[in-house]
Amino acid sequence: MKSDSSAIRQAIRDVVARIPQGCVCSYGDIARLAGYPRHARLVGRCLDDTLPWYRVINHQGRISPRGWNGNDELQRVLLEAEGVEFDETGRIDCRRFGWQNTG
DNA sequence: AGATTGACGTATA
DNA sequence: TTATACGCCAATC
Repeated sequence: MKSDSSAIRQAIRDVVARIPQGCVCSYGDIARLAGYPRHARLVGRCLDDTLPWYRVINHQGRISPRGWNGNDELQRVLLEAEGVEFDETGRIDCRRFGWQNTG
């Protein structure tokens, strides 16, 4: 096993790709599930079009601005298409749509 | 090789 | 809810 940071990105991508449909997950949770806590920021960097990046949100249940303008709106549309609902303030109920939640 | 800055976040006040 | 502090990575000088 290589101790290279590439392994971290690889693990992150693997976790993000495993997020079930209709669910969302925060950067910190993904990093933790990948086995690398505290690497939340690295998760956001590693998101690609090959991954369900739109299922990834911040810990506040909100959509974070990406490098490309318009993604914020696109993310909401994609999530709504999967059954995820947004609050009036644009927040998602982690207890209903959060991944691996206890209810 | 070493130090500094920037970043798609999280936690706390 | 907003603002501040913190920690980790990657790129740059």
